[in-house]
Amino acid sequence: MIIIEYNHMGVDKLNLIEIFKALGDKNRIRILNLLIRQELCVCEIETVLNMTQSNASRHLNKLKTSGIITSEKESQWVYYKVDNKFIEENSLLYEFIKNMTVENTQLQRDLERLNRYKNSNFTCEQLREDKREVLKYLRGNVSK
Amino acid sequence: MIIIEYNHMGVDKLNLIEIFKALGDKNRIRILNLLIRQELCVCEIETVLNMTQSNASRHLNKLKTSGIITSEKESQWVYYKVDNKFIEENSLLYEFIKNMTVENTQLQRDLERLNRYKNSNFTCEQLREDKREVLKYLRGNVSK
DNA sequence: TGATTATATTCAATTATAATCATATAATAG
DNA sequence: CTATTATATGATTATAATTGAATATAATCA
Repeated sequence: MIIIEYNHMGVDKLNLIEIFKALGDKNRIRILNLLIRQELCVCEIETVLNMTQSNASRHLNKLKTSGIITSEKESQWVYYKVDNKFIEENSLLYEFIKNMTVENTQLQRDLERLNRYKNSNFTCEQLREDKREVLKYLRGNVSK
Repeated sequence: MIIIEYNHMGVDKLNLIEIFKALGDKNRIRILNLLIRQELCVCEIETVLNMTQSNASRHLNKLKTSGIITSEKESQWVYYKVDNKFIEENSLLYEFIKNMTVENTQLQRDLERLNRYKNSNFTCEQLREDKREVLKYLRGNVSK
């Protein structure tokens, strides 16, 4: 039997469609916006973007299976970052995304929260111990 | 009453998410691949890509509402082309898309069909009169 | 070992998207 | 005006994507 897959796009040049699909979601763009600046673990992303753990994990997985980011496990934490291969093979797209993030106010607000978090010297352990305190700090209600 | 749209991306820099969503579909990429080379009306796209009229029309509409293409009516035909504003404001993305299309075999096959069609001197009127003949020609079964 | 914790995954509900068929609209031709 | 035709749009169905809550897994800690 011959199966003709008339409508498929072939296998060349990875799965461009999957990449665009992965980029076509607000939450994933917000995550990517952070990862462009620095490697982060799930609990940090979750906190800075104020999203549920399972949602953050799922969106990270989608970005990963489309080849945009990679992950690395360090003891109990999983750190995510933009995949170097993706950057090399899709440099125009990557530059476009980077440029676009600086022109969006929501994404810039997210980066401010990221910077607040990073400057605070809070660690993943502190997130566990008093996440409420960390969130308050990120909102700007508490000085550290 | 104050409505806080906590999760929206703001209105800056058009709707990037919508653009990525529009690009995250095989049929729309195939259409865009053609329009990058030249302005075409719906019946031509429909014929070259061998898709139904309503499907072509819907995908064109999605590309249009996301700001990637524009249309212009000429008598009974509607011609679509890539929006110059889109190209100017998203040049890196546009270059990326163009490059990617030449690396994909399905999309190159589509372009061969487009060229066959254009070289045939078939017109939209002929599509109406004998679409079956035009399709045969595009498949390569008939010489003209 | 047992308890805790970071992350991933499953389930169920909801919502969005895509495709097809039929019909509407607007332009043209006679 | 009527018939035809190019395109758009409804309505429907099928499929896929998104989410929160709960649970599973794997690592760490005591």
